[in-house]
Amino acid sequence: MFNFVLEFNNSIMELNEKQMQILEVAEKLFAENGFDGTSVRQISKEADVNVAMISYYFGSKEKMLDALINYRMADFKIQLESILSNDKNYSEKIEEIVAFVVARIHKNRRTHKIVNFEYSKDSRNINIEKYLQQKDDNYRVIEAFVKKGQKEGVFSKEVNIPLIVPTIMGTYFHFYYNKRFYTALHKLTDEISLDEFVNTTLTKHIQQTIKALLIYAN
Amino acid sequence: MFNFVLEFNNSIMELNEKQMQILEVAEKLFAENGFDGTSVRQISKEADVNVAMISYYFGSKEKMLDALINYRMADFKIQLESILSNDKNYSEKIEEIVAFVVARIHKNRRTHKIVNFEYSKDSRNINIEKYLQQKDDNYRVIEAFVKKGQKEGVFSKEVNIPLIVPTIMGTYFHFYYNKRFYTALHKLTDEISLDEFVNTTLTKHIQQTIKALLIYAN
DNA sequence: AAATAAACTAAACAAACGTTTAATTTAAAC
DNA sequence: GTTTAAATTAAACGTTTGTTTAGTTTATTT
Repeated sequence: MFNFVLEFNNSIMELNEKQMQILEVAEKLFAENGFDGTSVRQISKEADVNVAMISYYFGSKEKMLDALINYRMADFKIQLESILSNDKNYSEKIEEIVAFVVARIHKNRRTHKIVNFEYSKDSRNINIEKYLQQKDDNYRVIEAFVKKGQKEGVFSKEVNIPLIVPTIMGTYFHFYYNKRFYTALHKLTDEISLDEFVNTTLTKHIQQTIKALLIYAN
Repeated sequence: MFNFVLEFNNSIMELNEKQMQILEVAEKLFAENGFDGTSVRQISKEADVNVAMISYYFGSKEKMLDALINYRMADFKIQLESILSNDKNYSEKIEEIVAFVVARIHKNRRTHKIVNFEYSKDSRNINIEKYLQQKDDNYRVIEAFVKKGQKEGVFSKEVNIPLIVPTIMGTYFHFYYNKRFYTALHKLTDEISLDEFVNTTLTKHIQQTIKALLIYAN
C-alpha cells in the first residue's frame, strides 16, 4: 500500500490509491469535456465510487482540480539541467531540450489542456502555484543556456528569449488541439500513429525551428 | 437598418442588430468562462434581452455557438493571396504573411479560443465547417508559397510545410493563454500594452522564427 | 382602422447540478 | 471482544440549468 505524498495548500496531502484512481478518471473527463462540462456524477460513475466520496476526499469539485494539477506537476523536477550538463555541443543540446520538453508535455497533455483552459478564466479560482513555479523554473534554465550560447558566439543575440518556450510548447499544443485537422493532413489515423508522429515528425520540426532561430535569427 | 447575411446550415441566416449584439456578448463570456461555464441567463442579462430571446432567435444555446463561429469566420476571405502577389522579396513576404496572420487571429482571438476548446470535445456537436474550410484554404496558400520558394532555391527543402502554421498560430496562442505569466515576465500591465506587445515584439519574434526556419533549416 | 405577424416578456418546467446529511459497513486500536 | 475511527452508501437538499409556454406589446400589412 503505497500512498502519494503531496505538498498542497501549505500542508501535506496524502493521496491513497482510490483518490489517485478518481484523479485519473477526472483528468480524462476534464480534458475531454472541460471542467464545467464534466459532472461529479460522471466521474464517480466512471471511477466506480459513490458521488459523496468526491466531497469526502477532496472537499469539493474545484479542490479536486487543484489536487489533480498539483499531483501531475509534483514530479516536475528539472531534468533539463542534467541534459544541459552533458558534453554535447549546442546543436545537440537544443535537440535534447526540445525532445525532452515535447515528450513531457505530450505525456501530461491532458492536465496541460485543463490548465490552459481554466487558468485564464476570471471565474475559476484554481491554485496553480506549482504550475507557475515549474514554468518559471524551466524558463530560467532555458534563459541561462541561451545566454551562455550567446556569450560564446554560437547563438544570435537578436532572439527574444522569453518567447522561445511559447514557440516550442505552442507548436505542440496548436497541433494537439487541432489534431483532427492535422492528422487528416498527414493522413494519420489511430492514436498509436499520433504518438509516433509526435515523437518523430513533430519533435523534429520543432528542433529544426529552434535551432534555426537560435543560430540564424536576425 | 443593415442586417448581416450569413450562409449557415445550407440555408441563409440573417442576423439583425439585436442578434449580433447577443453574439458579441456571448463571444466575450464564452471566451472568459467557457461555453459550459456561461449560462444563457448571464448572456441575456449582459446583452439586456429576455432569456427566451436566445431560444427564439437561435433555437438553442448550442446553435447560437454555431452562429457565432460562422459569423466570425464568414469574412475570412483570403487576403493572403494579395500579399503574395506583390513584388516584395521572399523575406519581406514572410514578414507580411506572419504579421497578417497574427493580427487576424489576435483580432478574433476570443472565437478562436472557443473553437480550440470546444472543437476537441466528443460531447460537443458544433458545426465548424467554415473554420475548417478557412484553415484548409490558408494552408494551401502557404504551401504553394513555400514550394515556390523551394523551387527557386531560396527556401530549405527540409521544412515540414504543414507544421509551419501551427508554429505561427501556436506561438501566439500559447502566449495568449499564458499571458498572465508572460506579461509578468515582460513587465507588461494593461490591455493596451498587450495589443502593442503582440503587434511589435511577438510578431517580430514569429517573423524571425519562420524566416530562420524556412531559409536555414536542415 | 382592422387584421395579421413579429417581437418580446414573466412565469413555469423538468432535469441536472454540487454538496450535505444521516445511517451503515468496514477497518483499526485498545 | 469491545470501542473508536474511517470509509462508504442512498437519499435528500436547495440551486441553477436550458427550454417552453402562454400571454402581451409592438410593428407591419391589408
